[in-house]
Amino acid sequence: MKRDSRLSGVLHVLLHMAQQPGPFTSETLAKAMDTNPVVIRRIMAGLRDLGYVRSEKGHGGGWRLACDLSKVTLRDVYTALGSPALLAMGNRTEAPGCLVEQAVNAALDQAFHDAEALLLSRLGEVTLAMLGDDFRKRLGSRKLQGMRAHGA
Amino acid sequence: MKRDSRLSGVLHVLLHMAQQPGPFTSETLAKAMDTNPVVIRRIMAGLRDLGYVRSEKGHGGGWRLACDLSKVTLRDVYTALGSPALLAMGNRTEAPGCLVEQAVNAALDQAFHDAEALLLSRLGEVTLAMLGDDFRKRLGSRKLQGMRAHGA
DNA sequence: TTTCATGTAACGTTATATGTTGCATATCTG
DNA sequence: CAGATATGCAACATATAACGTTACATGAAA
Repeated sequence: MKRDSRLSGVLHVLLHMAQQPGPFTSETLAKAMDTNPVVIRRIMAGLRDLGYVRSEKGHGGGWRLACDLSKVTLRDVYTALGSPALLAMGNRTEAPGCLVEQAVNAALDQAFHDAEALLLSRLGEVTLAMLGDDFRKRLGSRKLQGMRAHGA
Repeated sequence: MKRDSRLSGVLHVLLHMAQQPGPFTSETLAKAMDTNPVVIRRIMAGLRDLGYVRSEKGHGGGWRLACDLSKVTLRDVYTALGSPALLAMGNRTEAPGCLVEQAVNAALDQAFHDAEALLLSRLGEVTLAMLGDDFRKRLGSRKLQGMRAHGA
């Protein structure tokens, strides 16, 4: 099954934007993510509708963050993407008349629902600000490594 | 994202087989599942390799259960299918040099891993025998309803 | 030997994420 | 106002994977 990477992609964009004041054109962001500007606009549209980012047309236009990063969770971002399917598996048919299928669906649905709930819960515990902190920590580590490599 | 229904499908087949001694031809099973005989053979191949079912060619041939239903879990069946992807989402790129991407991936991987572990755990708690019991319970309820509808 | 059944490869179909092009619209600059 | 820059969006192209279908080989029973 082909895996949906929009959540990963949009988080990448948001974190890059958090490092500089902006604005950022779709083309700039697309280059950083090695994709197409239209793809950027597509995945950012939901975020804009929910007020997490703003876009402006024309000269000096582009995308800007418009939210408190410590108040937006990964789950919020997921929702802004339209809450796409989380699980790669599903039942063969919904609303089955077959009792065998009902028994199978009931068991699978239970397991699927639990897994989805846990995933959403975990995503809800992580804010964009926390991701930013992690990024800066990694940046510090890399700098230290570089200094060591140069004999400092 | 299109959802994989092979697990749901193969469970459906196994439970149907558990209701009668068999053997069952691929064509019979395919009709019950409203699909193609070749699809049946395809999803049953992994189960045969692990010894959960046996197949015989020629006259009077077909598929038979070859395991203790109380010892095979939904997770075993999932594994027999080749352990396909559980989650519909994934990271944009693996092995990223970008520190932003590393931070994003670390957070998502954590959540994804937890959800997958829970799902596998839940599937491991349910045996085929338990599904069979649930089916028979539903069958009983339906019979009762039918009797009530006829004024009993 | 004929018939029935699985085993498997090859190809077609469908759905969805992703990539691309084209053009309309809005905004800034000169 | 004219031109350049940027988003908004529709339409179409591409890649991939599940699912469906056809064709033929192999093996077993009547």
